[in-house]
Amino acid sequence: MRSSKTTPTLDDVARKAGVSTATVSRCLNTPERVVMTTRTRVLKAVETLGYTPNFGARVMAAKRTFTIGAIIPTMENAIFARGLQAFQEELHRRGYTLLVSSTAYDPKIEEEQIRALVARGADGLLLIGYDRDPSLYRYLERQGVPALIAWAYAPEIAQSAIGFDNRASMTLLAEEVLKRGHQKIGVISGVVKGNDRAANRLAGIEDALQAHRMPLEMLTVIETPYGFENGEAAMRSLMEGETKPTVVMCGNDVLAAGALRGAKALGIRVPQDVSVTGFDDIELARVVTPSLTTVHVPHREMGTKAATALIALVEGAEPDRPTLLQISLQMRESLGPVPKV
Amino acid sequence: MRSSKTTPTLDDVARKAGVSTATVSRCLNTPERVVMTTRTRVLKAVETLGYTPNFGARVMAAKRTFTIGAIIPTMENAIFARGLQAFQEELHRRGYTLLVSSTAYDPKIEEEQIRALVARGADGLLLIGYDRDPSLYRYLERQGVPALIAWAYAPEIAQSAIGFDNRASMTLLAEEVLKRGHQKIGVISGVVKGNDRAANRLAGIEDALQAHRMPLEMLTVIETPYGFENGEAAMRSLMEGETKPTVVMCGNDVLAAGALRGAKALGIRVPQDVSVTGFDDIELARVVTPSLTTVHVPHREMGTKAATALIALVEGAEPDRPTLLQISLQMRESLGPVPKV
DNA sequence: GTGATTCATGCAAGCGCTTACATTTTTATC
DNA sequence: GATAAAAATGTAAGCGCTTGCATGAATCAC
Repeated sequence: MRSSKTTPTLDDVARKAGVSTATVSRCLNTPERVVMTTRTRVLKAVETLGYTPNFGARVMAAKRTFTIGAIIPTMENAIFARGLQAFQEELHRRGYTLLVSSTAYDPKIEEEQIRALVARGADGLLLIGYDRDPSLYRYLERQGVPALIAWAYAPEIAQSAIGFDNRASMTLLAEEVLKRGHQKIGVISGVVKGNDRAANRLAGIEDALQAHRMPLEMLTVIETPYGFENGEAAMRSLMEGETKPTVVMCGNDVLAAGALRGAKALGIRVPQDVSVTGFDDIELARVVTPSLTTVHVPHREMGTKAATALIALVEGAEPDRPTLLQISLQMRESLGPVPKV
Repeated sequence: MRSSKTTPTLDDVARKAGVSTATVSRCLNTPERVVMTTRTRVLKAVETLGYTPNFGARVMAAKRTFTIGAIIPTMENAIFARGLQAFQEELHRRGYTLLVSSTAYDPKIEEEQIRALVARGADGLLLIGYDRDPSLYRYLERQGVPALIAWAYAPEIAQSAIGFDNRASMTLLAEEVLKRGHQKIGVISGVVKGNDRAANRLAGIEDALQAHRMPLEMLTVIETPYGFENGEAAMRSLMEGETKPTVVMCGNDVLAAGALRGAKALGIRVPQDVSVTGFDDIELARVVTPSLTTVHVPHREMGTKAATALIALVEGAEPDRPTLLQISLQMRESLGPVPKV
C-alpha cells in the first residue's frame, strides 16, 4: 500500500518547472529535443521533487518496457546461474533490465510465471528447454511477446532457440564410458516428463548402446528430481541393488555430486570401485573429490548469445533458425576403467 | 515490438460478451459480485479471445501489483538460493509473484535495480544487508514501497529486518577455533566495503581475539570478492606467505571450498596440516572433502518469515523491530586441532 | 399488490504518461 | 527589417483498466 503522501507525477514536475508535461516527458526521453536552459530547469525540478516516472503509465503509453523476463526451473543450484549472469550482463549493456523467476520444475507454475511476466509488460522472454504445452507458444505469439529457448537444441524446434544438443552430448560421454569397458551402467536421470533436457540426456545414453549393438538391459535407470540429496539416495539404491553397476552416469552435476557422497557413505571408492559422471560442468564438478568427469557446457557463451538474439527479436528481427553450440567432454578423476573382478 | 494484430482488451471482451467493461473487470477481480450466468458468458469470451489483462493499465488504475521484488548480490552461488526459494514459496501461497534481480555486488547496479523494480510497480522489496546509501531508503520511503532487509541483523538497523547476527556468529565459530589451540589465523574475507555481512563476519573474528586478550597480529587477512577461484587463490597466497596460518577462516562456504581446493593443489592436508572453516552451510559444505565446519544459517526459516513480514508491511502493517534468527555451529571434518610442530 | 431493500449492471471519470499535431519562438536569408 | 524555415514548446487525445455512483431489476415483508 503506497503511502498517502502521493508520489510526484509528471504534472507536478511540469508545474514546478513552469512547462508542459510534454516538455518534461521529452526531457526524460529525448533530451536532445529540448533546449538546454529548459532542460536544466526541468531536471532540477525532477531532482528536488524526487520524481520517478510511473512505469505502468509509461508502458501503457509507449508500449515498451526494456524489460526481459527469464523463467528458469530453479535457482537452488548453479546450473543456470552462470549463463544467466552472462545473459544479464549483456542485457544490461544494451539498456535492458532482467527479471528472473523460477518454477521449481513445475509446468503449472511455469505457465503462471510466463503469464505474470507478459502481463507485467516484458518485451521478451527467455525460456529453458522447449517441452511445454503448445498453447503457451500460441499465447505468446498472440501477445506478440517473442520468446527465446535456451539450454536445448533440436532441429525440430519451431521457436527461436540457442543451446546445445543434450542427446548427442550424452552419447559422446557414453562412448567414453563404453570405451573403458563398462558393461553395467547405472543411470541417475532427472525426471523426464516435461523436461526435454533430462529426456534427451537419457536417450543419448541409449543411443550409444544401440550404436554398439549392446542391449539396453545393461542400463539400470533411476529417475529422480534434480537435487543433491536425491542423487545420494539414488546412488545408495543403485549400489545396494542386484546388479551393481560399475559406472553411474548422472543427468547433471548436482546429482553426480550427490552420488559421489552416497558412494563415500557406503565406503565405495570412486573411481576404483565405481565410476561416476555428471553433466553441465558447473563449479561443483571441480570442487568435489574426486573431481567429476562431465560434459562441459559453454554457459557464458550461451547467455551472451541468448541476450543478443532475444534483443534482436524484441526489436523486430525475423526469428533465426535454432543455434547449436558446441560442448566438450571434460575428463577428470571420477571416470576410470571398469574395475577388475 | 508487439505484433500488429493487437491483443484483445477489456473492451473487446465486453463487446463480445455483450456487457460493459465494468462487469468484465468485476468478473476478473470480484467474481462474487457478478451473477453466475453473466460470469460464465464473460469468462467464455475471455477464453475464446485469449484475453490477458494489461498489467500497466491495471496498476495505474488499482495501485497494486501483487508483485514483490528481491534484489540479491548474486545468483552465481547458492548462498541466497535456498532462502529465496522458501521466500518465493510463501509468496506464491499468498498470491504474490516474485521477481528477482541481481547486482553482482555492485552498489550502482543495485540502485538501478531497486529503481527498476519500484518503477515496475513492485509492492514491496526484499533487500540483502543494510549497508547502502541512505538516500535509497529515503527514495523508497517517498515512493511508499516498503523494503525488508534480510540476511543481516543489527540492533541499530532502522528498517524492518530479519536475519542473523553475522558478527556474533563468527565470534562463536572463532571461539571454537581458538579452543583448538590455533594461534596463527588466516582469514579469507569477502570485500568489506558496502557489504555489512562480510564486514561483520570479519569483525566477529577480531572480537573473539579481543575477548581473549590476544593480539590482532595473529590474523592475516585477505580480502577478495566472493568466488570459488578467489578462495583458491587466496589460500595459495596465504600458505605461501611468511606466517603460514594453522587455520583459515573464510567469509563464506564458497571461498572455503576454494580454499580447500587450493590446499589440495598445494599438497596440504586438511585438517591435519591446516584447518578451514566456512559460513552459510550451503549444500556445498557437505559435498566437499573434507566436509566443511561452518555456521549454519536457517535459510528456509528466514525466507518464509521474510515473506510473511514483507506481505504484512505491504498490506499496511506497522514496521516491526528487526527480528533475530538463531544460527548454530555445524562442526564437520575441516576443523581440527592445531597441528603439532 | 405496494413500497422498501438488496443485488446486478452500466456510466464515466480518472490513473500518469507519450506523442501527433498545432502553435509559438528562434534563427537564417536576402 | 521582412519572410521563410527550423526549432522549441504546448495542447489534447488516447493507452486499458478500476471503481464510485447511478440506474434498473429482482426480492422481500406485509
